[in-house]
Amino acid sequence: MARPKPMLDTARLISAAFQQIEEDGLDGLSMRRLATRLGVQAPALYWHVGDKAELLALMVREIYRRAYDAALSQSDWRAWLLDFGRALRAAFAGCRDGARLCASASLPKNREPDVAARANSIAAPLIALGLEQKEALSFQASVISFTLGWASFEANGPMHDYLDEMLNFDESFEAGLAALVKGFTQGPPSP
Amino acid sequence: MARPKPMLDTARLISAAFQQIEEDGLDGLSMRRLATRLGVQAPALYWHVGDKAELLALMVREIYRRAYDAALSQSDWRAWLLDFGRALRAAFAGCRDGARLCASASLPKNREPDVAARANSIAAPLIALGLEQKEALSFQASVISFTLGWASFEANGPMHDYLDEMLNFDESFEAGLAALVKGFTQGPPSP
DNA sequence: ACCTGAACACCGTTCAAGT
DNA sequence: ACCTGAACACCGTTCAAGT
Repeated sequence: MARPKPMLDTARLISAAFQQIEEDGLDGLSMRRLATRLGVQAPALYWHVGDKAELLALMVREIYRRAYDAALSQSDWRAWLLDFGRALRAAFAGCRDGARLCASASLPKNREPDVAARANSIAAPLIALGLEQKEALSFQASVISFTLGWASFEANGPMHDYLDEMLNFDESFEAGLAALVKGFTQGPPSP
Repeated sequence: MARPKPMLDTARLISAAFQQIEEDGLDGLSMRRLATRLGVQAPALYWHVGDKAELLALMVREIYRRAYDAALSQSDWRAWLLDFGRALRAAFAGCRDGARLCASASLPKNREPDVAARANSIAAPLIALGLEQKEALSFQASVISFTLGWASFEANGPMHDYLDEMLNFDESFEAGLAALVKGFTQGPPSP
């Protein structure tokens, strides 16, 4: 006899959580409300996710994944970094409280592949365009930092009101990102 | 007859909150625990502060104030921005969960002095060194964003473990900040 | 394997009441 | 003016028990 299909899985949790955050903001995302939205009791969630922090971490990963997928420029590493920065900003903006979420939550814990492998996979697109691994990681960290910081900054209500009459956020983001990427100096390629 | 002196004031709340955060982290900072630390009942806090968000906002302001006070370079605007970036990073690092706090909390609400006045006071040190107001605000926003983002990034536990074996955080921060500041282009000075 | 019911130890905030 | 006591409407998480 057909045993009942499970109502939940991790992917469903994540997408419902994004909906919830869209409607009520990050502070309105509670495990209990999420459960209600999914037609289930709160403890049921803990079968699919260790705790709330893990859920948030999975959401963060999803946001970064979108940015990586959207950054496709294949011409040179500076163009890729500009592309990636813009895509990341769009990914933050594409989800309510996205920057706050990413700034406060952790990444998902490692399933611990070895160090070199991780580094290579993170830096892969830049290495393919001619950068050394160390430069690739460093530059990418800078672009992520700048973009995450900018998005947090911009999403801060009072701060926004403070500045938006005398600062064009889009223009200044572009200017800052361009300055950053232009300022990177590439070491001599090792033969 | 001597009426009893008040036990609390806003400054005391703030410094106790910093202590609390130092011991238990940002997630361990609750109004109730803060009250206990101050030898008082929780509702008493609400006489001195509107709500928890306002308290956090005041803490954020304090952190930025420290950075401004520490950035003293008077030689030229690029040197000032480098100085300020380093001081801000130190200010974030000087308080447990400092970056998370600043990324997620708002600034204190405006006591609404007019727009031009605010902009001038924010940008003052840079204007004194020869920048136009618009450039000053834009460059400063970029440096703050980069530094805030970097500090969030760096304070993220799993992310840190992810990268610290192949990335020198201090060096890469310096490199990124230098790239950013070097990359800024100054418009023609209006006569 | 997957979910419910009940419970534990907390939260932020309000509000009448005390002094 | 400044604080207490009691209460309201929530939290995240655990755990035995159901199916």
